[in-house]
Amino acid sequence: MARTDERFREAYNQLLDYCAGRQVGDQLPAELALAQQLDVSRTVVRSALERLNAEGLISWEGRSKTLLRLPNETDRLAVQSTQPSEDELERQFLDWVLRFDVPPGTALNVTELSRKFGVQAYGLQEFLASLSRFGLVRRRPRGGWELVGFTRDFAIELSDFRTILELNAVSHLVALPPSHGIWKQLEDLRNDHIRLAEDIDQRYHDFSLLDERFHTAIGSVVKNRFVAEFQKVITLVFHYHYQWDKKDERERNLAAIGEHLRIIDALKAREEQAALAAARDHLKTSKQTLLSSMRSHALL
Amino acid sequence: MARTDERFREAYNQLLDYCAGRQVGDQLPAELALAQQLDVSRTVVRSALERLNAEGLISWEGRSKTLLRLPNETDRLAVQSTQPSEDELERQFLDWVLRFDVPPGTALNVTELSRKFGVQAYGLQEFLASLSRFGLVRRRPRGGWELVGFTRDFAIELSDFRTILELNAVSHLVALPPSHGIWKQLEDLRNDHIRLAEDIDQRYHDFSLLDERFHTAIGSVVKNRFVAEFQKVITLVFHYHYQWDKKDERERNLAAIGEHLRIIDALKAREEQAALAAARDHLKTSKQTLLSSMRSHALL
DNA sequence: TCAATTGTTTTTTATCATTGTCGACAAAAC
DNA sequence: GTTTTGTCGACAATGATAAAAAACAATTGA
Repeated sequence: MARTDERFREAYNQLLDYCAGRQVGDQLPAELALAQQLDVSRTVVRSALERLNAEGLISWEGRSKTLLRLPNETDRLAVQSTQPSEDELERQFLDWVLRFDVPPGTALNVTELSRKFGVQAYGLQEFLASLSRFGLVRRRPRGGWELVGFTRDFAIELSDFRTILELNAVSHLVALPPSHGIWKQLEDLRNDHIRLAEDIDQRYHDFSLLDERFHTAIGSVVKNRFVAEFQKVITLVFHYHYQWDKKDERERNLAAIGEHLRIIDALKAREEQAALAAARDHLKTSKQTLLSSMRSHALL
Repeated sequence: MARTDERFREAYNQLLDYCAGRQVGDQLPAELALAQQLDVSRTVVRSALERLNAEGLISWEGRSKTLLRLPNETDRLAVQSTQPSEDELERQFLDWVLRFDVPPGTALNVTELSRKFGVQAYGLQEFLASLSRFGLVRRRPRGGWELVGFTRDFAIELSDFRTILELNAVSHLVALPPSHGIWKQLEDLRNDHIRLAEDIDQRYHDFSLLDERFHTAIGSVVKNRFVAEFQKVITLVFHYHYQWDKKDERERNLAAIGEHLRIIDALKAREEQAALAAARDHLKTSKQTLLSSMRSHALL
């Protein structure tokens, strides 16, 4: 067969709704008007009208489209669920790779993955192609795909790249006027960090989420599509690894809270060099954490 | 139909070459050995052997594969030209967009483009999907692709991103030991710049290429897959725009040579802050040039 | 007997014909 | 003359299908 008639089905159902609000004997609007209203082409509208005519809901001849009877529930067509979005697919895929520690070099089975993630094979191909730009995945010489994955080199380069982006964000941030919303955010983050530090024995797990909020807030001041695209991936990778590396979690998180506070204070004091130094130190720690979490995983 | 039998045809021809080096009556190696030698699966080898058998070149029964006669030119199978590589496609596509000033928002016709670039529609889809990560292209709500293209915002954000990457590269560079190959490259570049400046009236066109060499050399010291991926696109965009903006070309290029020399000298003196400042200035000029070249194009 | 090789089947991928959808133009109706 | 409808060509998403790879079973020869 060919492409799905989902578009037709949805348009048809919407037409039913429209008819339900009219009275028997009423005339329906012109094809073009209906098409614009339903946000589909005239071709689809005409198919739907034909169906309505065949079902005896309307009598359609030339320009006269007379409503013969009101629609009921049984007239509706079933529409299959829509596909997950691109972002949803990305989240699912990275989640799968990181959660199951899929080893580098694994052959990716398009058919199997598309089933797992509930998308068309076609859409998955497209997604893999887009991921290949990040070097996370690559085409095999003789067809098919292969996970390059989180090798040590990948982690190092990702960390370095993250550092480049974040130091740039810090430089931007200190130059922002006091009226900018970021200062309020930083104040809130500062308080949340302090509160978490006080209750670290009970809530040290909560740091992962706070860490994500912190870095996202800093990154948000740079309005750049390229930066934003990368930050999505970087955030996910670091977030997951933070969650899984259970070794010394409490101490590690407490130390990181201190590092965050040092950055925040330097930022609030508008001391660029101090903030950069603090951020550099923190990112260095973060890189080490990522690398050591990979090592411990590799031993399992 | 299904996938092409190009793989089979190439394997078959290679087998002919192999046979040409034997003598009539010789035995051919095992299927697996041949498969490894030809870098294909056993399935393909078996198909090729079957064909050789049918053509009377060998007699094949079980493990005995006896060469009956030497192959001649008419035995060879025709193979259609191979597809352009991913990089080649990228170059062609950006070339097309920039050269013809394809306006932002243009609908991209997969069929037409695949004809134009001599690739399968399938491969083009994949390529467009990968480009979508750079925000250069995006999926239309109801199917199909659309060129987001070189809007003013895109150019600004690309320039900013380039600045981030290049300043980082400069910082890296000054820390490199004297034994690193980059210093020789910089010396050569310096000489080429001076020579071009002396002969600027005759050869001001040559600057575009020199500019590309200069920035590529600086970027090359950062070994990072993410940086490298972006630099490919950035280089192309700036290179093309340099070539086309003919307004004040001679003066602009002469000024840029001066800026380059300032950067090189600061680098060679290992003065990080001076080099960063010089690079910042140059990238600022470069950004303005890109923006103004877009403006003048828009008026055509 | 067992390792190497071949025969067979299963799985997966790349391509193409098919069909749904769109947009445009011409014809008809008001 | 404007609006509306009929018709047609073009393109994109899909499933069917052939090619290729991989896995498995059977066979051969030392």
